[in-house]
Amino acid sequence: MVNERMVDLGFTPNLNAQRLSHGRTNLVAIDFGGRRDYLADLFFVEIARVIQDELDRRGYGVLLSGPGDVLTRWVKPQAVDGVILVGVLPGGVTPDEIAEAGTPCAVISNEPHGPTPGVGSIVVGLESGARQVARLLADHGHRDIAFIGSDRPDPVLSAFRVSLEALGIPLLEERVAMTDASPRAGARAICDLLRQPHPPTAVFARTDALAGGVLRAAHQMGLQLPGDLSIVGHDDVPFCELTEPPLTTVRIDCGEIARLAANVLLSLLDDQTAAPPPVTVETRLVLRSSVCAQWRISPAPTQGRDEGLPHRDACDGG
Amino acid sequence: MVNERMVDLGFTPNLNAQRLSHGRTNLVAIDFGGRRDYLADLFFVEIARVIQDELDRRGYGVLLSGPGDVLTRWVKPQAVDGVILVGVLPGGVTPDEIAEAGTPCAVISNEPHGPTPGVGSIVVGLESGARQVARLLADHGHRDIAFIGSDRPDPVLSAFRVSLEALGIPLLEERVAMTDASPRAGARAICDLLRQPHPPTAVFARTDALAGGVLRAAHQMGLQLPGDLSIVGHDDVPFCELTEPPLTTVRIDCGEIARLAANVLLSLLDDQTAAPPPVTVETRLVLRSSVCAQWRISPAPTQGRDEGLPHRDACDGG
DNA sequence: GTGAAAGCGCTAACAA
DNA sequence: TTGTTAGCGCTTTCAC
Repeated sequence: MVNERMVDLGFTPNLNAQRLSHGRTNLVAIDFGGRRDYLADLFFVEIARVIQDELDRRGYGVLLSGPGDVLTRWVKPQAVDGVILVGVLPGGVTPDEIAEAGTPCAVISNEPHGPTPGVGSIVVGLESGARQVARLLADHGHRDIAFIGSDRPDPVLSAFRVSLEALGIPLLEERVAMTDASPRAGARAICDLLRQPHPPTAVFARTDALAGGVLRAAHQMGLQLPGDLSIVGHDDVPFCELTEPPLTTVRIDCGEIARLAANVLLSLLDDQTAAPPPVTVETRLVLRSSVCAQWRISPAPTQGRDEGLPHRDACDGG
Repeated sequence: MVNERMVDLGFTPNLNAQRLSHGRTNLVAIDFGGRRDYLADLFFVEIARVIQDELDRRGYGVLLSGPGDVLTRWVKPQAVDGVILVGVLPGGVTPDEIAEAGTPCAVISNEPHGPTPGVGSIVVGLESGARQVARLLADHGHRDIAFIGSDRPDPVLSAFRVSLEALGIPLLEERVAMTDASPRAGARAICDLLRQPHPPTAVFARTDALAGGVLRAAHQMGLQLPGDLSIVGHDDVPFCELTEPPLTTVRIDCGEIARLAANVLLSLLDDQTAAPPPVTVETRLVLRSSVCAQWRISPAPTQGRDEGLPHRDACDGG
């Protein structure tokens, strides 16, 4: 009765007092591990947005945890009720540490965590997409295949290699290039790869940013795409449908991943003792136009296709 | 002495109690106004990241305010010490409302706010870039120029039109297309534009996403770029250097903008009564390869260039 | 229904 | 330096 009046008169309770007395903050920290992945950022927007949406609806606020340590900055001081860890970096906080501190935690990563009480694990099934790429390239007659990546170890590379080998196609060590994650690095890598005596007819780039660089370099060299070189990316960032040709790539369903993460956390928030099993979201191939059939008969290893490539010097440009 | 022992023993003070007693939260809300601008998202990542960096360094946490009302959700309940408003949407909260509620506020928007005590205003000077585009196209001999946008009123469009007219080039009403913000819409718009009896030789797309659609459509129509059509985008999102040809566009320096916003807020946090003058960050042209000289003599209005365009039907594709 | 009182964990002011 | 006490503004409990 009296309370209703107060509300009507525009009274707003002090959240901090509420939190202190009630013992819960209705705040969740989201920790991106201080990564700065160039275009992969697009993931994070999507993930942050969906998580924010989902949690906001249930009355939770979202705190952007900085590059510092979530544990000491937010968890220990009891400033948040839960944490979402996006990716687990070597040397960073582990979900178990957070859960042990009494705060539920959802992790998004490449590998399953738990089941452990208080931690929910969303696994990005990177292998499926990689397998599909292997099959796609094999089905299109490619035998000389390259890979451009930037991390070791990389589950995508492993799955790609294994799948290729299962199809009777070796992924030669000189055809896997490891660089940094920038488009420029991708451009340089493909140039080196094509300069080899026995150049690849198809390349799988670990990220779309890298693939973008490959595309750029290929155009500068005057190659016909995808005729002279088939290209597959990874991540399916929005610009993939705008490249020339539109990029065939592997899609990571960030929306789904974020939704699942938010929801395990929410359930953990209701019941701290629950130990939900890991949930996997598989990546999958998205077909566009940057891959085509390769019917050329492989030349003898000694003579290569090398002299056929125009504008070799474009490689050092950018 | 005793205190030191507590710290050593791993004691962490309860933030909520601290906040209640100390009267400050060391939290800042950042409000993106619930926008979902497709690729323009890239801005937000950059802005969020820089703001987070800058504030974190000074001991402030960053709260992602959701699509709801910052005022009632965070400001009134005294859950944050300050607010950063990114863009001011019609019908949304105004910086003055927030300042009047006793919470300092920094705004990033197209137009100056204040000076008002408690609000800092960072202005994105959209006109400069637009002017530079007008001059660029004029200098390259273009006289038949189109614009593809998605908002009205749009300071970019106004400045572009005025600058063009000052150079003796009218921006005909039938050459400005208003659509939604997707690349697909851009593709459709350019198709319509090129179908006109007297088609443009250059087009200024209000966003890079739109420009991406234009690029796509142009390729599908078999146009030579930039020979047959010069294209300028706006925003300079990272993929601009990966398109074919790389996109000439207008750069918005998000990092600088965010840094300034964070810093006015910080100074306002120290002195609530300050009324700093608005600060403008000008946009500027970034030259790449999607614009070239136009030496073709304008044909008589009645005959047009229409029949010269191959693959007209590509327009409805995607 | 309403009012009074204790306590959430800290800070700040004062006394020892 | 250290101990004590009174709030900060709410929730919860227990009377009335």
